[in-house]
Amino acid sequence: MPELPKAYNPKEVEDKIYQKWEKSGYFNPDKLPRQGRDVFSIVMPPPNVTGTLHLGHAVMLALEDILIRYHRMKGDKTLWLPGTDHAAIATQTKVEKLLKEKEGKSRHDLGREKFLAEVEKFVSETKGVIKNQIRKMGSSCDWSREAYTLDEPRSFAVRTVFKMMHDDGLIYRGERIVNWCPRCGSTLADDEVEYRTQKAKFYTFRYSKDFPFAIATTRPETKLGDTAVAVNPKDERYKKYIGKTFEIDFVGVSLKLKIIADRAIDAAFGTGALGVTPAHSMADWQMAERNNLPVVKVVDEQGKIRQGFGAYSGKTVAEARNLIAEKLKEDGLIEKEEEIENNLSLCYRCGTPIEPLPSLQWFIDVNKKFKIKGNGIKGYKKGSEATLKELAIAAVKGGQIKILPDRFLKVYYHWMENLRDWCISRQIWFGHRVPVWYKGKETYVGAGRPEGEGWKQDEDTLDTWFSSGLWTFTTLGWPEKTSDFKTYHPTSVLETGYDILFFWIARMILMTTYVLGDIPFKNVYLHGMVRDEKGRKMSKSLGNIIDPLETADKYGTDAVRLSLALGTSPGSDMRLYDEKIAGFRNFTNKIWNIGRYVVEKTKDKKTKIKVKAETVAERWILSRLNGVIGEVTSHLENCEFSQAGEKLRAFSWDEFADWYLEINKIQPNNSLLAAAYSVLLKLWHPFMPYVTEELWPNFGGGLLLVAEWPKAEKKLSDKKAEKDFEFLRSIITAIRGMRADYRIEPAKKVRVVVYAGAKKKFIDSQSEIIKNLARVEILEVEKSGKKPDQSAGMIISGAEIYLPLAGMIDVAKEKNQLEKELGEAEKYLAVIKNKLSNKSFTEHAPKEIVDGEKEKLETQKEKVEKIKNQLKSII
RNA sequence: GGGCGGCUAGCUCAGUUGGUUAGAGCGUUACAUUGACAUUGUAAAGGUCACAGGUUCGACUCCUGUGCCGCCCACCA
Repeated sequence: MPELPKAYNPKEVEDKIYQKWEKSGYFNPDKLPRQGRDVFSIVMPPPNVTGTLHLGHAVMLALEDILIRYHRMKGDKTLWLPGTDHAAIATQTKVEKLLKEKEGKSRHDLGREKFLAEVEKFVSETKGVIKNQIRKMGSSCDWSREAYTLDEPRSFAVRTVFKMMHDDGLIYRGERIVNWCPRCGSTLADDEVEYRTQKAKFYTFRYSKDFPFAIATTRPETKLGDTAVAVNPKDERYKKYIGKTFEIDFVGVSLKLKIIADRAIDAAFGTGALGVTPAHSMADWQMAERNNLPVVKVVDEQGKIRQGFGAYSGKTVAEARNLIAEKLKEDGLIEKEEEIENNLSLCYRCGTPIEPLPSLQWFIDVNKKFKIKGNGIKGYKKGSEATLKELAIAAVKGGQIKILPDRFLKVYYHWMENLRDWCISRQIWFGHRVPVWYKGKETYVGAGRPEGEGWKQDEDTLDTWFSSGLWTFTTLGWPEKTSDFKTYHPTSVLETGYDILFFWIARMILMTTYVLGDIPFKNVYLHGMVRDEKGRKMSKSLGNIIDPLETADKYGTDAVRLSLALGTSPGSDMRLYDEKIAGFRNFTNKIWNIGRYVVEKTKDKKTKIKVKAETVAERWILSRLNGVIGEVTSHLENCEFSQAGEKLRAFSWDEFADWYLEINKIQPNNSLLAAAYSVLLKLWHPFMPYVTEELWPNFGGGLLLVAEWPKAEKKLSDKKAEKDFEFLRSIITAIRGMRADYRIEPAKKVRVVVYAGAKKKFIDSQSEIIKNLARVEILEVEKSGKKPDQSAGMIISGAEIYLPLAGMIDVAKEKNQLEKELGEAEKYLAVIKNKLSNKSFTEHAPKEIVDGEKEKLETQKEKVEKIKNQLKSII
């Protein structure tokens, strides 16, 4: 074994180790050396193929890898299935942008086929980059099962599901108001729309001099398409007009306006009258349906005014708005012009303002009943009927899907209950093309192209979330009846950021309950967003982006993983900054150096490892280690990554390194040391796989990756040893503080054996003490009262003792210290006294607490006395 | 408009059914350093637990209200 360098150097080991893992084949559950009965599976949320890995991905990869490695070591059949998402709009937008920059061309210049070839070229490059970045994070996923949302098996599954839903009457085509992005030239789903508060001009005006009252709007240009004016039925001002129709001239365009009553109208807002524009407002469209109003389209797909509106035709929306406002002003029709704040709808991909407009689109009906296809949802039998909404709610309400943190349950229900039909068609080119073909008046829907000549496929593609909604089972081979599907579905955990709860998680539940009549996953773990040290979102414009790979290069992957997994809680945003990662880098180095020490002590020993704990310190560390195994295991079972890591970190540093290792220097038991440390390596492996794997060859055969997860054993738990060691530790601490004044419990006789004499110098470091205490142990003396052997050292029994070191006390400093201590002790004594003199406390509090207080009173009294005595003796 | 989360040391955060004198990491200060580890060690300083009421013998913890910060949903014609 080559000598280990003084500091851990991640750069030199990471690639080498990942290759070793990958070559071993153990990422693939079929090849695991131990084939347990339990199954654990995660299907990786597929990163977009648009670009590079960001911190959100890094969190996802770190947490999932922790779970996966833990379960693999436990012996479960453990599958982590990786993949990538074609991210239709996002990718197309990116390629369009590149095309524009490089060649100054638009997608229309190239045409569908050539453009798609460009996209494919782009994707084949970025996909490789992303896959390597996933590797760099140490992700132990099974690359042999890798999937892509747009590869052939997934595409076939998508078409199959489309046909199923179409046959069940859940998919329909219809004209509806959709969210239209004029830049992308496509529809957007409701939740793909973002809002930004902005200042807008709010005009109060009359359509014409012939119209009896005024209305108000921020969008005068859409008023060209008004077909009605709605008022509240209870509004006295307008009651007399309800039902009448006005034919008027509005800025040169003739309108026919019916006055209708609608309870949705707020009489207090604006003038209490609303110009109804069915074609360009979601609410107005519904009003038009209720009142049978005609629909007049004003804005076209490019965001311009359509033909037939006189001088305004061909103008952009913004131009027309100004022109109309000017014209109204000229005609003296404007009554008021104010600045108000309103929400502007924007495309979440490109930030362009959304135009609501009616368009022929494909929808999924979420309220239509269909025959359930499986028995996986509690309370809903196969063959009985339910709607998509009902099933998706039932899967969570029945407790089959658990969401962590559970406060997101409410959010989920609220969203699901208010879900409207889902518009699944997009007018972009990159994606799954709608599997519908037309020939004359004939229409064909199917998983494959129809036979015969002359069929033309629908131009639209499907919303990217349609295919990602099927992700948990299409990746496992569905619709084929594969053994993977049988073994690993439903998956165990779905781990992702809370920001895509609606986009993705809800859609997966919706689609899976439909297609399989089953749940997609048993547990959902939502992590928070990663923010900068000031809590701001990371963004290019702020320049505060931390690149996970750059950082991993600087501090090591293990440090990055630790900084993302520790000190965080599910669903809460976390802050990340250099110092934090550097802290964890120091910690990986600490683990490394503990290992280095252990290796040095044990490298020449050829003796068999016999783990035998004899001294108090040895029994203590074994018992503690055993306790930590139990705690860490149970935290990992509950996805409490932070707690698991924090406990391990505290144990490793404060107990294992600072105490056990130091004592081992004087009382060596190196086989125990090595055994205990190897357990520590195992426990740490899921969190920091690289450094632990690098050290592992010194402690065990094979790869740590598949080493057996340690089990807590009752027989190793030794509460007495823990208590004794606490005591021993307090003695050492006291000696360190130059005041070996510890009171010994009368029942317990303790011997501190000091071989070496005290050095004549001020002693305040732990290693100094250890050096001076050649051998430290606690012995229990039989009750017979036989005196322990005094020749070996000094007896402490039932009285104060002063070690020789006490002679070195700095009197002034000591006095100061003692006075301070006395003050605090007396203060606390008063607190207890006060508490006990309170009748309500002694009468109402549980007996054990009152008794505890009484006991405390006694010990505190003694403590005060003792400090007083010490003070006296010093003076 | 409806809802959710947060407010604990200078900073980042723990605090598990209400019960010792509220904890950790980082930072700060002092001291130490031929050591497995200067990526270290030992200590110290640092808190009206946002505020106001209430319940209780007892509240960081439970209830009500207020304030500030952040987020989500709906929507403003």
